[in-house]
Amino acid sequence: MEKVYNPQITEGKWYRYWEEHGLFNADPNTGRKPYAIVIPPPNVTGILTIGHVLNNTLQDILVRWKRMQGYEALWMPGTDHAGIATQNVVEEGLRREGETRHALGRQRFVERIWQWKERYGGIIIEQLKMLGCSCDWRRERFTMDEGLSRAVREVFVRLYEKGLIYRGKYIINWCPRCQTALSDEETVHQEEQGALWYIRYPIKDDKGYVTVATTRPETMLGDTAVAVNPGDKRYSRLLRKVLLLPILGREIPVIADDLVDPEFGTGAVKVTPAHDPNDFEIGHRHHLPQVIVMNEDGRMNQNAGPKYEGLDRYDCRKRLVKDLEDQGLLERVESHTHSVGRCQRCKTVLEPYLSDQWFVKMRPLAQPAIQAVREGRLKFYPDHWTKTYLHWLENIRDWCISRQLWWGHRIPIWYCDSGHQTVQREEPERCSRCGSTHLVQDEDVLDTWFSSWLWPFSTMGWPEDTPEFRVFYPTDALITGPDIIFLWVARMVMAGYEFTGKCPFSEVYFTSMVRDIQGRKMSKSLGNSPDPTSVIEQYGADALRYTIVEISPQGQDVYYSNEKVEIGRNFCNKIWNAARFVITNLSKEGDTELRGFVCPPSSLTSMPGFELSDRWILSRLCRTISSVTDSLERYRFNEASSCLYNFFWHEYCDWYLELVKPRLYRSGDQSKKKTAQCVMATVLEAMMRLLHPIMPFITEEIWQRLKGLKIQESGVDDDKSIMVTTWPAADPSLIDEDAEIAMALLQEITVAIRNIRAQMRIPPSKPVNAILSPSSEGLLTTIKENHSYIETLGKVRNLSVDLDVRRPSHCATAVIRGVEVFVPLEGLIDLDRERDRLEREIDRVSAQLQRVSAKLKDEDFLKKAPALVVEEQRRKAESYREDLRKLMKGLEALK
RNA sequence: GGGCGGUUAGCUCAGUUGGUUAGAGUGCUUGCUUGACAUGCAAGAGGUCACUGGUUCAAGUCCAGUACCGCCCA
Repeated sequence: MEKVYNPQITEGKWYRYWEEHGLFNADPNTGRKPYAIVIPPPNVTGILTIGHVLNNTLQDILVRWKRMQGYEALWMPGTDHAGIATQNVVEEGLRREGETRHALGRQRFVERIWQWKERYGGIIIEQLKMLGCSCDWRRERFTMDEGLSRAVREVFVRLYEKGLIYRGKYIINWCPRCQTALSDEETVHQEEQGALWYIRYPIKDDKGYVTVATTRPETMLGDTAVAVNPGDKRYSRLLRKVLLLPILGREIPVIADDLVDPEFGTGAVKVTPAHDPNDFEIGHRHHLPQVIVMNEDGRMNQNAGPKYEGLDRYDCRKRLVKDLEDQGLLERVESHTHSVGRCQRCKTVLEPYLSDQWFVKMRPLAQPAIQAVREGRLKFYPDHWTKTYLHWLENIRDWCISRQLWWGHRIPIWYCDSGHQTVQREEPERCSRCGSTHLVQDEDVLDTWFSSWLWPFSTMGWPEDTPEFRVFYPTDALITGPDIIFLWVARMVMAGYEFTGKCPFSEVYFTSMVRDIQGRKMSKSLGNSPDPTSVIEQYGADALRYTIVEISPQGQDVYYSNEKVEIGRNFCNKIWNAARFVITNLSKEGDTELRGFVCPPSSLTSMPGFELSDRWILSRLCRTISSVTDSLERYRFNEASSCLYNFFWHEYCDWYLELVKPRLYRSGDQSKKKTAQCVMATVLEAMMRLLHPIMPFITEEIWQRLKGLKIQESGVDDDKSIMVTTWPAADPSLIDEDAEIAMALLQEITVAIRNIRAQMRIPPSKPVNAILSPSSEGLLTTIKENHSYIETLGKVRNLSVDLDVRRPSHCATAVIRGVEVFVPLEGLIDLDRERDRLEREIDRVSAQLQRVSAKLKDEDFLKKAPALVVEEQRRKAESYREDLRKLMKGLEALK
């Protein structure tokens, strides 16, 4: 085995092996209990980000863990057609060729996108494989697949027939660059520095004017009224007066509406029903005309007047403001911060825009989704997302599902010459109303999320009643980011209940948001998104997986940097070297008859020479198994990873493997040596299985090397791969409190001696002697039986132990749980240094004693605290006093 | 404006129902070619648990308020 772990020669090899042996495949016919996760389908245009790494590592951990627990585990993979994003990418390609999609035509453009998808759409899938994801790739789905498209049409028609889909002219978020409508959830609002323009509207047949304030002056060209609050006395005399719209000279009324905030601006607001959602409402109430002054590309149209027609909205703004100024109608301009909506995709400032769109009535769908969470059928981890989820559903608004794009599911509605609508699952031949054969399909496509909200069941074959759907649906867990709780999660729950009558999953784990080391979101424009594939090449997938899990606390953001992956790389190397130590030690025997080092843990206890350190490490292993299993059940992934890390590094490697060495190298007793070898191999093998979900590659590599050493456990385990072994079970009979207490004592004494060595500057090459004086028979026995542990790890040549030994002259002193530790230092001792050390120690213990004594002097404490707690404090005070007395004696002896 | 989260060692974070000496990783200092590992080993220094008040015998932990940071919604 190499001295340094090399992930590059390990990872690809085992991934191919797993795939070739079909180990990722899930079969609905095995009769085993199913466990299913559907992947949040990455955009087909996407490349792997560190956020994907976190998200997919967690899913892989769950699936590999459940698979080892004996479940028929399915991880359903696939990609999303990502309407706008994909169309943008291909359009950009066309632009570079000097082409446009319009010149190409719809059909050929869509063909181009499909070609692009075939060529580049699989990148992220290959990257997920590099990461080690154990998806059942035979089942890979795409939201535009035939099957999923059928599900989309089925759902559209059902909703339409139920009266939940309607078409209408409403104000929607319009992106002038993408030239499509967007849902509320696809817009990003942020506070931005803008301006407030105060514009004078002259009163007809009167001298004065009314001043209104606006953040978008160009929309005034579409004004059809000015509104004031009905209670606003300043304006009561103006009601029912007529104003003259500047520039255009249109006559518009002054109206009263409660929606107007008298505090904002001048208390009088311009009303533009075709370009503002609030104004749209006011316009409806007062039957105002709706004047659209802009085209779909953000340029002004003929309604804006000849002077501005054809100008871009912002050029128009500049010209208009200047014209108003020239006419003395611009009162003033204030700087003003306000919330600006931008396109989630291209960041263009959105225009609230009046247009014909398709909507889904969401209120009826929301009820079951609310109930599911309220009644505990659906749980969120961390729990605090429940409130956000419920608040959104309780105030849900209708969903604008039409998009003016070419890439996506075409709306399954056809119009005849008479304007009748035919809604069908398959393309109709004639109009359902008048029988006309001249039919034209609606030009729009559906919102991409209209296919992804069906993902948990459309991927299983729904609306067909397939074995996959029957066995694996509803799925178990969903792992996703909290940023798509509305866009995706809540909608999937609604769709699940509406179309299958079931909640599509029972638990949702929301991952941490990944930020850079300065706390900024990862973004393309900032250029702060690391490329995970180069990290994998540098450090290995296991290192990256371990690191991202370890640094992601539940419910909080995670601050990622490539350097942090050293945590995982170092851990891999530690695992590798521990295994190297164990394996090279066992294979020295070379003889097949000595095989069978890896045993069922309970069978080890009766082996010859089974001793304290063995009892201890098996006890600690059992606790680790319980704790890790428990953490995974509660989705506390980082808790599981650090528990494994601590046990493996700081108990197994730091103490156990060190304690085993004398038995391996110096014991004349072959049977004792064999026992030690069995325990260290058994613990290592169990650890590989526990670590496997997090670090699949290195654990497979080591496990394959160990498997030949293994005693078969009644054919339970498959020998093919660690993937199909069983998840370790904690055997409670191996929990050994006494061994843990005894080991803790021996460890503390060892540390005390090492401390003295370091403080006294005694080089490791120089052995020392030590004398221990325990305060009880029990402690005496423990130390006597295991004195070699202290000798080995503390580099002590001669250790003598006895009750009430006489303090040697010239020695350093420590007190551990009542055990006095003397290290004679002959002429070596630096008295000043030792005095310093003792004085610091005395200060520390006195401070503790003082705190405890203060409590014990407190009448209230003695009266009100539980007897157990009081007793505990008394005991503590006693032992501090005792320690202090001994330390003082040590100090005296130096004077 | 409403809601949610955060503030613990230089940095990044644990700290479960209030009760041992508030932990870890990393960084820092010191010493080590220790018969697996310098991607390592050993030892050490480093904390007014954001602030104010309250409940309690007892508060990092519970309650209220303040400040700052972040996210979501309107």
